[in-house]
This record gives sequence, structure tokens and C-alpha cells, in this order.
Amino acid sequence: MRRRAGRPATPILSREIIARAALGLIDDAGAEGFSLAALAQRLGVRPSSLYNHVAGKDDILAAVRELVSDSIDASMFTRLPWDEAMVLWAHGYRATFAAHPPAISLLATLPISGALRTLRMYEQVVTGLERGGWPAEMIIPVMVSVESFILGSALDMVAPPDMFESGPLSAEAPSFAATVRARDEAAAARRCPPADLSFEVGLAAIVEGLRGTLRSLAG
Amino acid sequence: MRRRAGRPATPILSREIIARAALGLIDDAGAEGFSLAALAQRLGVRPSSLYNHVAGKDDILAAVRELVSDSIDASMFTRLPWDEAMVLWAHGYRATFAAHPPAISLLATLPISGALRTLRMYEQVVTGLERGGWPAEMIIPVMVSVESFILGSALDMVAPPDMFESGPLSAEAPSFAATVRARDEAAAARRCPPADLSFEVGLAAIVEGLRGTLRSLAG
DNA sequence: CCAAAAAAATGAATGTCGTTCGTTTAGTGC
DNA sequence: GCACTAAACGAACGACATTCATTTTTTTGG
Repeated sequence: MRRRAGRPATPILSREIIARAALGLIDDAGAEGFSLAALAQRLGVRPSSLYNHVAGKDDILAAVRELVSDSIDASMFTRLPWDEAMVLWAHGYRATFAAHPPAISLLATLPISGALRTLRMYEQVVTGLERGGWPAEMIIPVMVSVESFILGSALDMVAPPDMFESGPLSAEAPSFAATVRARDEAAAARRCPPADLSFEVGLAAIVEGLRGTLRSLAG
Repeated sequence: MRRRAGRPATPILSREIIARAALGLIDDAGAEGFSLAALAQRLGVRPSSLYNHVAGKDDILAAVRELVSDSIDASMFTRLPWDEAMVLWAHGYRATFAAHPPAISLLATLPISGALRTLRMYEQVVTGLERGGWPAEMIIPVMVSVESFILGSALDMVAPPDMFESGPLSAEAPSFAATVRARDEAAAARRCPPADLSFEVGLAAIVEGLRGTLRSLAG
């Protein structure tokens, strides 16, 4: 059942095929289950074959990052006021990563790819902020700070929920313990993960704060 | 010059000694230069000796995370209004990570340690927010959202500055290219890294936004 | 005080992983 | 039709994290 050596009649691999299989493997097997051996097996191929299409493991992760990033929609910046667009963009951005939890920790530390589609996303955001009246030198900081918050929130999403659960908690940090409980109850009442509360609170605050910043620049 | 087998007369290793050496190695050799072999060599020891004090590589990184986290000061929450304290805390938090750039990407994806000192830091922050009048169920979301922003900003700090520098930039994304230039000029005029602008803009916005949130809760 | 246990080092061995290279086969261009 | 390239295989390598038996020293219990 094994393929003989030599070029196959119909091509089996490509950079994109590899990236899609890699993302699927990460989703299925987690960050630690991701290896070139496992990826090759999933593709019905030997590990060394991958090197005809990608430069190595890091390059595969970069391709995955492109794949994920490219599904983020930023078109709302062409239609809506900058602050409303930003809220929608942030939600979609975070949801895109939330769809692949084990990939978040692998991709978060990767430099954002210079892929053309990513570039176009940034162009849309920047154009929307320009239309909103932001001065040129503040536009990248505004966008990057929101993006940093989204990234940090994505990492928070995959943090284990069991931190500080036992032992010295109530004795050493009673207020912390009580507010964690209050937070968990609020999340349960809303039927949403606790991390969503942090994201909503922070996103509303940063956008409202940016509105104030822009107002004080104009006035 | 090599040590014979057997327990040494004076102890050579401990969990903390290992953690300090690991942080030094990461600072010197970067994230990719960090290996148990290199760490053992730096400690004048064989790799297998480390396992008498730590559980493995992940545990060493957890110890490093504790080491770094424990140097973050949160005492300002006991003295100052919550919003002023938050700005100071965020600056110190980020600066602590900024002192060890290659460690950021290694530690950012690690679950925050349940070490006692870290727990005490959270207790101080929570107490400060309580004093400020925040309702219990919002305190953790407020703290976590700011922490997520800090973490994301720390990751942004270590992103390579050369993204999108060449080729299709000006043609495909003219506004983006122009605003990046404007940002770089503003950073140069201030004699600070571009990432600092994003952090300052975002931090001011999120704290101002949170002030508004609290006001609207009270009123 | 001495024997037994525990602690802490070494050194050898293992299995996985990323990567390289030579070989083989199938399409492609002159 | 023949050289060339593309794309697969398979063998091999080096690095790495980890485990285990062994050795030596310190601590501890009777």
C-alpha cells in the first residue's frame, strides 16, 4: 500500500494543503501532538516530502498563521464608523482564533505574516481610522493596541481555568477568592465562559477610551 | 576537573538556582538557545542532575515564570486611587517582561503560576479595585482585561520591526505604509521604540474607558 | 554510634524529532 | 527524444528531553 519512490502522477502536496492539514492536526492532537511525522502521516506521505514545498516546521506554522489570519474580516471598516467597526473587527478576530484553541499558543508568538491578505486587512483598518478623523501618527498605535488586547485575550481564553483553586487561596487571598467566585457566577448566569466577560469589559473600555482620546484631540 | 558520581559535599543545585540560571541562559542565548544541555553546562552539571530538583523542561519554565512574575510590584494599589495605581502597575508589569525580551515568547503562553507571591499580587490589585468602588463580579474581568492588554503588548514588543517593509507595500496598501512612516517618525521624535506608543495609547484608553464604565455603574 | 534510608550527583541508554541527502520516478521544455 | 526539473521515497544524522542504574554523601532512627 506504500507509494514507490519517485514523482507521483498527480501532485499530492502543496503549501496550502500542508497548512490545512497542519491546522487540522493541531485541532485534533493539540499543540504537543503537532510533529512533522504526524503531519506527514495525516497526509499519507513521508516527512522528508514536506521539504519540497515548505522550508521546515517554522514555515509550516507561518503558513497556518496565514491561513487563520486570512479568514478575519475587516470589511466593516469600509461601511461603519471607526468605533463600531472596531468592536465588530475585534469580535471576529478573537472568534477566529477561538475556533482553534490549541493553535493559539503556537501562533501567538509568531511574527504576523506579511502575506498579501493580511496586508489588505491592515489597509482596511487604517483607512477606516483615517475616515474617522484620527491623525496619521496615531493610527498604527490605535490599531496595534487593540490588536494586542485581542491577542492577549485570546491567550487568556486558553489558560487553564483551575488556577489557584486549592489550599491557601481563601486564607491568603480572601478578596481574590471572593471576586473570582462572583465572576464565575456572573459568567454562569450569562451562560458564557468567564474569559468572555474580561474581553467584553476590556473591549468596551478601550474603544470608549479611544473615543475620548479622539474627542480631546479634535476639541 | 569533572566531578565524580555521588552526592556532592555542598549542594550545587536547587529549584531557584536552576530558575535563575535558566533566565540568564535565555537572556544570553535566546529562546532557541535554551536547552537542558546548555543549562546544565552553565551550572557545571550533567543534564540528568536537574531532574533531582525539577520535573523537566516545562517545570523549569514555570519556575522562570515565577521568578519574573514575583518581581512585579503591585503595592501602589494600597496607596493610590485604583486608576492611578493601574497605570503604574501596568508600566511595571510590562517593564518586567521587557527586561528579558527573549523570555517573553517562552513565558507568554505558559499558564500563570499559582505561586504564593503571584497570588498576593492579585490580592493587592483586587483589594485596590474594591476600595475604588467596583462591584465584585466585575473586578476579575477588569484586572484580567488589563493584564491581557499588557501581555499582548509585551508580545508586540518582541515582534520583528521589519514586517511589510518591501515590495508590494506602497502599491497594495498606501495608507498603511504612510501611517507606519508617520508612527515611526513620531517614535523617533520621542526617542522611544514604536511599541511604546501603542502601549501608551492603549493603556490610557483602557483606563479612561474603565473610569467611564465605573461612573456609569454608580450614576 | 552505627546501620539504613534518602538525597544528589554521574553516565549510559532510549526514543522522538527536525532536517539533510542521495535515489528514484514522472512530467516539462528544447 | 533527451536533458532538466519537480516531487516523491528511504536512510542517516545530530540534537534533544527523559529515564534508569550506579555511586557517593548526608541524614536519620534505634
